[in-house]
Amino acid sequence: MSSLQPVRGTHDLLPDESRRHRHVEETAFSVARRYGFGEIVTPIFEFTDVFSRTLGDTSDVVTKEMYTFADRGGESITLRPEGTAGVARAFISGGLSQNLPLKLFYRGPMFRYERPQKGRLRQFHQIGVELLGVEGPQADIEVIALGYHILSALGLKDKVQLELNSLGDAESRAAYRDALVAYLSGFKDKLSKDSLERLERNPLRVLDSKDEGDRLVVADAPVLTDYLNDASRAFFDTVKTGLEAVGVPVKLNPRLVRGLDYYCHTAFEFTTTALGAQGTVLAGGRYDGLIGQMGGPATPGIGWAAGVERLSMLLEEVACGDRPLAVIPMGGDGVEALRVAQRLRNAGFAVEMGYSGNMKKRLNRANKLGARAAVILGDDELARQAVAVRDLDSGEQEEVPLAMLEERLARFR
RNA sequence: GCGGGUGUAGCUCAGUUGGUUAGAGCGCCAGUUUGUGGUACUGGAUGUCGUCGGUUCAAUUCCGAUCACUCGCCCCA
Repeated sequence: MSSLQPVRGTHDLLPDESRRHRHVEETAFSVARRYGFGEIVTPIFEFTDVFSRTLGDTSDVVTKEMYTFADRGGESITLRPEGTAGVARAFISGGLSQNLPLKLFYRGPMFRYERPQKGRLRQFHQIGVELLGVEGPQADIEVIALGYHILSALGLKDKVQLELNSLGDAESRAAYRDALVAYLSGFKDKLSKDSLERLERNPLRVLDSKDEGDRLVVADAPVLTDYLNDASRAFFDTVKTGLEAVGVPVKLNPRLVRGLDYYCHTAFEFTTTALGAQGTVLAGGRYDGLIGQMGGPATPGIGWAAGVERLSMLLEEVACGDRPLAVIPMGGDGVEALRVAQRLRNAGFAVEMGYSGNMKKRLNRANKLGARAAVILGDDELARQAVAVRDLDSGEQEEVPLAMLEERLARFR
């Protein structure tokens, strides 16, 4: 490798891959618009506090994965590791509480100092949505349905599975946490080293441990949904029946938890088995306490984020859009070819030029570019105020008067 | 952060039990066809064998370190 390699965990999106990313983002946004979402663009960096105060101090994202630095004014700045905190900050600083409910879509790069793996980069891209200001479970249903709709529009419906759980409200979760800790403490000799640590810092995380021994212990552990109080249970029931009503297949997973501290009630993940260890493709939940905790007016919220790289890897071939026309000048100084190319571009065609070489090379290039037809400007034809138009799929060629160019080429659009 | 695997041409990979000119397929370039592509045939170019260091008469090959990728853990989308 040369020393001109990109920084570890980053890479260039060449046109091919870039097109796939764009397809994911644009499909997502066009579906989101149908649900009433508008796009918000927040800065890529924020004051470090924005993340450290909201994501929770038990999360690795905050404790060891942030790109944090002091800027020239001595402020502690962090490259955003996720999107929700920045949107919440914008909500507060922009006084958006006047406009509730608010539906926001975002996309863009995120940064985490992690060990790179397939589908896990240090600079990666997410799309996400946040629905702010709706207390009822209709919001949860609509937001999850939107996620499912986007995955369907991307052709991934059969490759993913929605897993759903409820973390309940603060009271329910505290009751459950106590019961879980009490239960797990009886098995300290059987738990893995990782899980013993989780038992101290973030006991719910023991539930989704991959360790065999942990799983045996967890199999008989108390179940979160048994500890929901009446209000939390009713909320969860509505979410379930609502998802059924809008046709989103659900698999309940009582061991599904969330990594970041601000979540409550609904937690969900669309997962796939096609990406190895990075199986989560779109995930989120409800975060009623977040905005109040950040110093804004108490405002409920729910949202999700999805990894664009992961979605892109699941996609089949993405068609590359309109096939161009190739304008091929033969002889002369090529000015006439530029004139023709410009006319066709003004008429809405994508036009490629055959820059150099003989006819064979130029046609070859046209072919590689996937051109639909070639417009050949030969001296003979030009003398008759005409060009040769070759259909590159059928091989048929005809002479077309210059005056009728746009009209006769319309069928290649 | 922890443990395993890999690194040879633009791409996918073979190979060298340490020895002089390092290979294939695909791609690329050229020709067969000087105004006609895709197919076919013929020919051609291309490598600091990831990097640095060690052992050796000799290292792409063995050893060490390092960087990157990759698989699992951790974490998470």
